[in-house]
Amino acid sequence: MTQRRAPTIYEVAAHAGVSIKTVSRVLNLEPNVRPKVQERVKRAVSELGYRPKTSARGLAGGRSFTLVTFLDEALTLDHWKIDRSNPYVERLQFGGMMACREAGYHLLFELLNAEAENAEAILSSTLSALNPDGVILTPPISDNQKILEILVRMGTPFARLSATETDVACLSITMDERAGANEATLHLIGLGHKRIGFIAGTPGLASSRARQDGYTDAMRASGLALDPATMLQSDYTYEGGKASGRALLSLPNPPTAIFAANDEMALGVIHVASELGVEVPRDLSVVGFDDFPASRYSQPTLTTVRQPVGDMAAEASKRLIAHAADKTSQELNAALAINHAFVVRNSTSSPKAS
Amino acid sequence: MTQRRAPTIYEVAAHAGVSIKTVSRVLNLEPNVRPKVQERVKRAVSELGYRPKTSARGLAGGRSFTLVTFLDEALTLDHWKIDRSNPYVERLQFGGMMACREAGYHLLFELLNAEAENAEAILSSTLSALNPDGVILTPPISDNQKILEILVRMGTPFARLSATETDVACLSITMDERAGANEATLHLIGLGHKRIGFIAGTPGLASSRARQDGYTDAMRASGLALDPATMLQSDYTYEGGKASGRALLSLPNPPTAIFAANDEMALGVIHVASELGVEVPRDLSVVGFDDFPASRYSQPTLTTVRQPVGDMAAEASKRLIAHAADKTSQELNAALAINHAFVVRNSTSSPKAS
DNA sequence: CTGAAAGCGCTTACAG
DNA sequence: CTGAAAGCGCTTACAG
Repeated sequence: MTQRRAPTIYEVAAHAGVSIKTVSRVLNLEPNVRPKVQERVKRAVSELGYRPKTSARGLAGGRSFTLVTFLDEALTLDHWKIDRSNPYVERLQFGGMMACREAGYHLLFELLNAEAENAEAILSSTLSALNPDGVILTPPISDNQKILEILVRMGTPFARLSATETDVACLSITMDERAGANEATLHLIGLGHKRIGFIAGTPGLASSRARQDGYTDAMRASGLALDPATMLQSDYTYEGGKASGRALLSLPNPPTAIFAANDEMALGVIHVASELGVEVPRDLSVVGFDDFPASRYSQPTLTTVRQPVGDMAAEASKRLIAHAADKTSQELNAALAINHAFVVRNSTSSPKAS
Repeated sequence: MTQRRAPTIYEVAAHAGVSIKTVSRVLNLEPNVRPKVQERVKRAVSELGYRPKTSARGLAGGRSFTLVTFLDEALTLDHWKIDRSNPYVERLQFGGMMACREAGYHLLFELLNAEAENAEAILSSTLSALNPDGVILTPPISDNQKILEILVRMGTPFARLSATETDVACLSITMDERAGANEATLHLIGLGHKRIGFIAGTPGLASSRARQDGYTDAMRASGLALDPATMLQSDYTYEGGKASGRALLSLPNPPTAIFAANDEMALGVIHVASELGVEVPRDLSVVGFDDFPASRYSQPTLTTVRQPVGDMAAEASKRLIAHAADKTSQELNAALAINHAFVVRNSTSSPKAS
């Protein structure tokens, strides 16, 4: 069996009776090729099963047809070590991949420790090795000024996902987390709840702050008291949620509803409620945030705010790719908020008449 | 602010006072460079922050430092559409990525419809565009003869994950699913169960067959009857698990334990049991397979067989990379079974004395 | 509308 | 142990 070597542009050109430059034109959808010639080239391409080699295109043209997503190293390794599912990465991967494949692009993932002393050297070395047409920054890297500067200096187009400080003129893609949290809280208030506990996420993370702001917005707007005793600081983990849930339910006058800043903590609250004989949603309503996959398998299933990470990654990819194809486009100077959804499942209901 | 262009091998050579070939030697760990010269080159490399460009290396040397993983298109899109978490892909991604990054490699994901008429054209065109140093095949693609032949013909090294028919001399990486299922069933038998129901996965999938075989092995070896009434065919989905669970629990003489061929179905069984007032594990023991992330958040948490997908991907990557570095190695002629684990959680216990 | 030439930044094969 | 030359397969910039 002979090993079939992949055809080159020279073979296509010979087959079609034109120069390689004309083949290149057809492949890259450049103008100024007669329809008939175009037709001949296309036939040659498909008869030979030709596909331009990515590395040759990259070397000659400076376009690598590659986008790289930077993930926070510590966060990612932590998730991986305890083998907790990280739906964030998964949605990123699929949303980005689907947008990329339509355009013949590829999505690469890199771990980056933005706090390391040599972060700058590592980043620029990665960029010069891969020469990506664009970079997608995930939190908390998307708010790291040092990283942003390096990218600007190297001239690499980038998109920031869920960034909070969007001063620079660049592409920033978010969902309105504050609005989502506001909606979640109003849902509980609408059901008739008045004592609504809140469990915050990891201190310092922008998402936790935004979700807390949304909660307080809704409480204030509805004229409900913000009781510090029912607002607990936690850490976005299942165990943290259990601890905070236990604390909240042990209060002399416990809340009738709890809004946790992410699903993992909300699931912990549901678990601890069941241990304490508190029935959800009859005795306690629970709302989460993220639409974590496990939230569909919990008992009861969890009412939550759906973070459109896949759509965010797809939008980032599309704009980065459009920019690579046409540098004059303004695709990269925008702050977009992708629509989120509020998903009502079975963990919320009106409070017991008492 | 001037845009810093990435340095080339010429600049490093000039800086170190040697030829570019010597720089290349040091970079590729080739022999025959004096220690002093080596030292000088290394210093120049780090002072200039030099990293060879992947596309130039790929074009000149025929090594792309890239591995591509092919995912079944329909399966993946289905999971994505309903936004079910697919821990398989996630573990693949991380296990592979960690192994790749140590070696300066990158992992790409591609969707492939192996049943399409033009599957061959698509595959070979993808391969000639990317020119990967190796390919990782996931099920059911890893058992697709047509695809295997194309890979052999194109001379692309590949690893098959969870393949069942391992006739060809190639790299095949599995876990012993039959042994895992056997272990799960013996666990239930060891607890004292005698009527143990089984819920099979999607018909035709090799994994479902292997898991069923493991179940029947254990039942037979223990002298227990295989009752067709308690062995149901399902489809690996949560809804399928609920339906089968309901059917089994409605039997005149229902089983005291159920082994479902994956976690998603097992979670469905737990859910339906709770609806029917059957308490798990007091009235019914449930075992799953895969160690799906949601299995840690269920009530009760699920006893299951852990499929070491991350380790499998890591092993595949390492061997493919080793082979790319040294074609004479025998890394690619092996059938490996990666160790799995049996994870006992809270969904199993001894049957009620009756 | 089309093509000949040069060059992207490396590695290969060869010479010394 | 080291280097000069050629070439990988494309795109760019230019000429006609």
